[in-house]
Amino acid sequence: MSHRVDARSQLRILHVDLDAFFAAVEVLDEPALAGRPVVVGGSGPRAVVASCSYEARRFGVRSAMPMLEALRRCPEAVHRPLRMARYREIGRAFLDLLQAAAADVVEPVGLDEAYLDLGGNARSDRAVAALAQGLRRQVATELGLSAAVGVAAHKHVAKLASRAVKRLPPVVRGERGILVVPPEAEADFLGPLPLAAVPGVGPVTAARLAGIGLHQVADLRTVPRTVLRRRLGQAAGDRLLALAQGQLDEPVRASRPRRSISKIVTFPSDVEDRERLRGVVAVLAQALGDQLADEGLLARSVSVGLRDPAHRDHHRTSSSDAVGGAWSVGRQALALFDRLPGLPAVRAVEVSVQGLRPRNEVVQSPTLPFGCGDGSTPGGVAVGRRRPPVSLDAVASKLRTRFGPRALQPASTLPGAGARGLAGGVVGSLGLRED
DNA sequence: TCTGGGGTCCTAGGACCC
DNA sequence: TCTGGGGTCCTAGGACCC
Repeated sequence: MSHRVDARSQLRILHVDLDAFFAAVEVLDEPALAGRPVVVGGSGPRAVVASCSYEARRFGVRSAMPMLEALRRCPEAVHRPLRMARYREIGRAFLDLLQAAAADVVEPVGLDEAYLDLGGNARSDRAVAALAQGLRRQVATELGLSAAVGVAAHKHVAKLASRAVKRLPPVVRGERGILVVPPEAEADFLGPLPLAAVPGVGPVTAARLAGIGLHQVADLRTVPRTVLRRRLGQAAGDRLLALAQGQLDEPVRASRPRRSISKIVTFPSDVEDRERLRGVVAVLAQALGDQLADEGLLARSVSVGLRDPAHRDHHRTSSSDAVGGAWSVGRQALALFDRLPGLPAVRAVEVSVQGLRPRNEVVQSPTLPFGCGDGSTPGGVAVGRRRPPVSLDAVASKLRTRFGPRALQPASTLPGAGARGLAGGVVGSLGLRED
């Protein structure tokens, strides 16, 4: 149907996806693991598999599977804990490599995938395929990792193409680590795919669609827009219809600044004691506040969430001019916690901040109430003063830097104040020092 | 086989303003 | 006094992704 008007390829989008990333990094750093089933993840009763090698997958192990189940299916698996700092390091090198390629835009997704839009650099189909092969080779030789690459005219098709490659075990795959789906083949490629395989369609949406007899992408082509909108909401309905009609053209976007930061702890078993929960909120808020301060960020709002045993989340949010350090985040988080409804049992606790801005773009700063500023305006403006007000967060941060992370913390987190030492356990699980 | 931690985006209702 | 429509912000809840 579409006639080429020039030699420039319509195959502008590449999706590059590293294989079994965390597990592959473990093998890279410990070559004796090569060829063995490797599972990476936590070890508590509620831990899940974050990544697993192809050898482990042969036993039916999958990522997001409970770790205990994975080890039951594959008792000889080598279990390694997560080393996020190391994965971030390799992920950074991966991104650097991609950004050095001839792409207009690179959009990272997590640590181990990215979309490339070649834009005006897409010369011909043959040249694009060669570029994709070159990237794959580079990833192998420079990083020691294996990647799958999908190439298409549209983002979602490139993603589905790389996923199709990944379904083949590396042994079978051989050199064919790339799948190119030309525009004229898109409809045939997408049509028979189960809707649950479409990026953006999860279990809930797939079930809603199955409820009206829709199972494959092709089934959507004749469904009225109003039906999809009513079933899925406007955005999701319109997007899926566009996808089915070959008109979905989402842009590859360069990475943007983070919009939120969160800290979550899941308990090994559900917790009923509200004082204990309060202590955990305080510790998480403190860690979050410290991270904001470390990164030179201020947030506009704070949220506290509780997950109940049925995995439903309950949260409360409050907005303000700016919160930055452990003190102000902690105070707001505890006030929010007190507004949350009492739950019979809690599975997980989360504290998060949204609306992030660099600290130096914001003039407001909470001040000590006793005259370190000029005292005239609590939370007064810090510009134009002869002596800048001292913020409680800055004082708290200094004290903890000098005397350790537990030198100053909310009383509610102290043993004997109701938290009964639990805060210490959370401090440990956040990777903070406990001295 | 009962499901981690860290994110993004969407929806819906209410407040408030023009 | 009653009516309208639109825009924006805030909050709570959810779906989805790696």
